[in-house]
Amino acid sequence: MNISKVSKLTGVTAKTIRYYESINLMPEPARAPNGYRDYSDKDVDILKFIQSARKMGFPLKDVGNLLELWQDKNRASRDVRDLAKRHIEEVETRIQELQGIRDTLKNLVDCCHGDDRPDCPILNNFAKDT
Amino acid sequence: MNISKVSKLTGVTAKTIRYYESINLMPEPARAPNGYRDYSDKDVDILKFIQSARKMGFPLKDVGNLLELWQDKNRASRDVRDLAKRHIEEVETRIQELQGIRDTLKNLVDCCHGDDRPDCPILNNFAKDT
DNA sequence: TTATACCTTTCAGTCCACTGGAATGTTATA
DNA sequence: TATAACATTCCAGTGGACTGAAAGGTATAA
Repeated sequence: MNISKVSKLTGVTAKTIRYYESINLMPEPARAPNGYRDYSDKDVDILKFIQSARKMGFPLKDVGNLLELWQDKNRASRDVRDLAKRHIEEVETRIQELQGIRDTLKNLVDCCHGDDRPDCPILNNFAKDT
Repeated sequence: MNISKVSKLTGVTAKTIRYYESINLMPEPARAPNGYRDYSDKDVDILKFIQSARKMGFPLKDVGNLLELWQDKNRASRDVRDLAKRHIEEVETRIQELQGIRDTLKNLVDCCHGDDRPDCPILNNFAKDT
């Protein structure tokens, strides 16, 4: 099947599929006699795998590792688990940072009258010498 | 005071201070007779303001707006409040995305035996036809 | 005096994950 | 047959926020 079919099946643009190939994340597909890329069902599965991992927030570098582990029949599932656990920790750290930011901003907004008076606690807070 | 003093006072590198000046986020400071940048206390306050806003996750573009509002004595605090509220919404959306990712990954990790057997639920999930 | 620790400018590079565009070839449809 | 809608390659650009390096001038301490 050609690249636009794969694009439709996976939701990944043709441009991006070629890009993944160029960085050796995707294997080179077969070629039709006219030179067009000719993808197999397995290629589609690989791309879906990449998509899933990307949606989980794994950077492409990690996605590459996960793909290798997926295709390595002798892999230890421990490796994957560890990669996932590290990623969970990063995600949790980020969530906590963002929650702190949100709480601070919410406090500020609650203290800000939000009418046309020019004195604003948000700006005062930013300008505060901390 | 020279740039390294300001850097020490604010925790912003000299490089970054010059960068902020180059994109017109910081005003051009005075110059000493030797050509060195000569910062005032007000400049330091501006930089601290920028830092505070950056720590709250505002992109530089928004920081520029906040700075203008800060320096505009006729500003309506409503404007600032609205900017902050929009930012809170973005932050909350991102938190929810990350929480979803974390929960999914945690489920996967909990289901993954993590020993040396080669069957891994995490990879199976990624490979799943969804 | 010499070393080193600053300061200056300008331009270019980094990271990440794409995305755009030009120039050209191929296939499908009216 | 014309034309649109695909496909190909290759190179360059985007965005956001810096960071590095080169090539020089200046100040401070031993």
